[in-house]
Amino acid sequence: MAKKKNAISPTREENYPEWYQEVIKEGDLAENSPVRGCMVIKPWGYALWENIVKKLDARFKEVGVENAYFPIFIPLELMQKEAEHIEGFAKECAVVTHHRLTKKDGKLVPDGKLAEPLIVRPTSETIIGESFAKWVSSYRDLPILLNQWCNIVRWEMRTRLFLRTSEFLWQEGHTVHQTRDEAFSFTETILNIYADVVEEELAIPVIRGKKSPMERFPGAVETMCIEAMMQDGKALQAGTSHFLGQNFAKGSNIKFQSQEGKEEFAWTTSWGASTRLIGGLIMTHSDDDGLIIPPKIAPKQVVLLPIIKDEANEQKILDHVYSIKKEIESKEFNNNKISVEIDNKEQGGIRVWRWIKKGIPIRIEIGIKELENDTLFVGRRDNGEKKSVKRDEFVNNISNILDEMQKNIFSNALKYRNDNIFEIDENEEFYEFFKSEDKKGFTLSPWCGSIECEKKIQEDLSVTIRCVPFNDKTDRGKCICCGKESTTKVFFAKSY
RNA sequence: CGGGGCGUAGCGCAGUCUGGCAGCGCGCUUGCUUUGGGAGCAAGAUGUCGGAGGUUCAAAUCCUCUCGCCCCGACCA
Repeated sequence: MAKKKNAISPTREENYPEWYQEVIKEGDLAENSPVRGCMVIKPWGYALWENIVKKLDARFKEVGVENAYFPIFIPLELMQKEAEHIEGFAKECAVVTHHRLTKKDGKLVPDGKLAEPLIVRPTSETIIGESFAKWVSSYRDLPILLNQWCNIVRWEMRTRLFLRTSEFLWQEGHTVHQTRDEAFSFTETILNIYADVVEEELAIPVIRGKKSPMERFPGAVETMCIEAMMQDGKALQAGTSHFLGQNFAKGSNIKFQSQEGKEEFAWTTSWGASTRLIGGLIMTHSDDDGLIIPPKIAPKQVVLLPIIKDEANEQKILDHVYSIKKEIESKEFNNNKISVEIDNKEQGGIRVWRWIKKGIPIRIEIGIKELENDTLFVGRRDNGEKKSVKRDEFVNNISNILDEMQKNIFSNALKYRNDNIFEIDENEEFYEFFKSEDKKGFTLSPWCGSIECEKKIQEDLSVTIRCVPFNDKTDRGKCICCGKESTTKVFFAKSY
């Protein structure tokens, strides 16, 4: 039987969206559920989320954020307080109207109509704001720095596993401050945490910046974001941090008495990152053989595959494999014990391929040869390298190898991204770039700052301003759309 | 909400036009042989043909109603 060229069909080249679905399926991460637009996250996928949670949560706590929990339901009346905010979400709200099921003609039907409908939270600014209003009365009560890990529901028209599902898992942080500057700088602090975790742990390079008015969170004064480039050149918003000014404080009536005895509205922020990060992880690193997981975020770093050809040696080999597991687990990587799995469920190539598709960083095959020569047959997922190595040398060096893999995966992604960012200053070239089938990536182009130009480009090309980068050098130029003098260059791209 | 398509075994599908035993591939189970990058042979198990009603000796197939899902648009972390 001829060996297939790639484990994943179609390839990225052939059909990127289908490739993405296949990687998730073959990698055993998640699948569609009986509920429209909602996914079942399988253990291998959920373990990725658990690691993301662990990393982010620790970083939030370092800056004084505490976890809390608020209800999944929001009374309609509360929702109405923030006019602009709710308008942004109204179209995607799930609404609960009944509280009971009754059997009628053998069928369960909703019964017990609620006097006031409940909204399933699409985000929790309003209900958390309600509590904040109660909790804040003096400047001594501030700041309040809260976060909750939860699920939310946004009834999207079209869904894709991890990238956009009707229900998804995330964290939402909500903070209240005395001053504008403190709130603004906290918004930045959180954005930097997102950027650090995503780059250092998930190995996804990101661009930090602020959103244009059209892309801003409904009701926010400023939305800061991190944007990543996927392997099809599209942008993925990987995390957002909003400076809400006093808008929500006014809506929810969050007031405090200052040191001078004056009554003032507080300044609030909110910020979130979701299971979408897993989608970004997949689309940044994986190849035509499936998932590639950076070691720092991998559920397990190593899988041991006993090669048993002869039953007479089975126990001997297994004992050896178990002792190697212990040896490797005694080593640390990224401040944690290295995690090792033994897969002895079956033999042969199918087992090897399964782990390739699951993206485990290191595979080690151990058979009688390895036992006798005191070697290991090691396969690396990041570069496809496979070779026989001395056991001691490898085990003692494994942390460094994982570290090198982490860096390698990041630098590959960084190179890909940088190779696909183009500075384009001319309107014609800009249009040609985004209309062309075989060109992909971001452009860095001058923009005059008007919503009209932003809208026109979106209508003409389905291209949006991903962000106004912070490290902008205020290049002079002529707006890519209207030709007027502009002070900034911004990133344009098609996006998820 | 507009335009298109599909519901048949766990998954992917054929069969529907022209009514006549419920099928194929993959997967799964068992056994033997294999085994260092996707194994082979043999024997099995698995169905409310989306649902309801109708026509007929006979319905996956024809008719009526209904439910659900997918794709393309508008909307979006």
